[in-house]
Amino acid sequence: MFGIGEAARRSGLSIETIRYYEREGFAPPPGRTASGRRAYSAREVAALAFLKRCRDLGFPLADAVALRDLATGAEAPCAEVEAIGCGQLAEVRRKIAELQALEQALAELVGNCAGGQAACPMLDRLRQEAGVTSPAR
Amino acid sequence: MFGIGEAARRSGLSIETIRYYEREGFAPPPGRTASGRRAYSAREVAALAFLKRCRDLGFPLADAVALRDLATGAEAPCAEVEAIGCGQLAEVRRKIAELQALEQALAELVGNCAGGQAACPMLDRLRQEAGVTSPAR
DNA sequence: CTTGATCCTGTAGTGGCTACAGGTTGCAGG
DNA sequence: CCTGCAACCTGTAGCCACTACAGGATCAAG
Repeated sequence: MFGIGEAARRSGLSIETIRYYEREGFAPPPGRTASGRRAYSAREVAALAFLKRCRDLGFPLADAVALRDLATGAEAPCAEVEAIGCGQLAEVRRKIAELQALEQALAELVGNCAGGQAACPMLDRLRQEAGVTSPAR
Repeated sequence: MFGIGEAARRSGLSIETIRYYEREGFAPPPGRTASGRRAYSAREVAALAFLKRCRDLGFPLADAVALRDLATGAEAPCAEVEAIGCGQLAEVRRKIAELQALEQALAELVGNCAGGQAACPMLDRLRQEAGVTSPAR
């Protein structure tokens, strides 16, 4: 059995995060010692580490929990797991594309700056592009 | 003068967001009609649209406000503007790199799934990788 | 005069934590 | 046995940037 500090070190989550997961029902409450301290089994620590790994992969907490439940259940319904994984992959790719478009726009904007001139082309562009549109109807 | 709905349509922000900006001090409070409704000048609407444009480029709201203040000020200190822009560009590139690493890891994970088998290679990998580490010290 | 669009304030919720404040417990050294 | 300090406890508030109501007032058109 491990105290919450040890569970944190071993899972990679912070103590606060572990308590938060428990409070919000993302992790089951562990047993307690006589004095009321949380006591985690190796299995429970592994489940916390699993959540951490999923979060690191960018899965929303709810998906991480779903994956954990699939992982700890008797059978491992690969199809469901694959669906969640593919969804996340698609989401990550969507975000990458979005950020790349942003990078383009920003690079162009910053590229106009040739170092501290008085008139600022970047601001001019920003002002322009924020051009107040006539009301779309 | 424009009502808040018109200001929202013209700036691209939602009505709620405009009120939020005002409440939090990111946008100055506009004048009011006799009955207490907000009345925006074209200039104020343009400032809101400028904030929207910056937010769309991923600038944190505080940076968007700083840029707006630089843009509406008498002089346009290009150096500062460039610094904020470059910082944001760097941040966007950092996020892209982070997401690409994630994409790699996820694609590999999902690639192991060959469609609904009983044993799930993806879960196995997740379980493995979440291997509970002995306490780092 | 009625209807429906628009507006008002104020509050609570989102996700996923993080950071206290203010207290208790456990253990090692003296 | 006492002291000190690390580790733990609960509970609350804050972060970012909104979004979504609830419950009411006002305006313009028919």
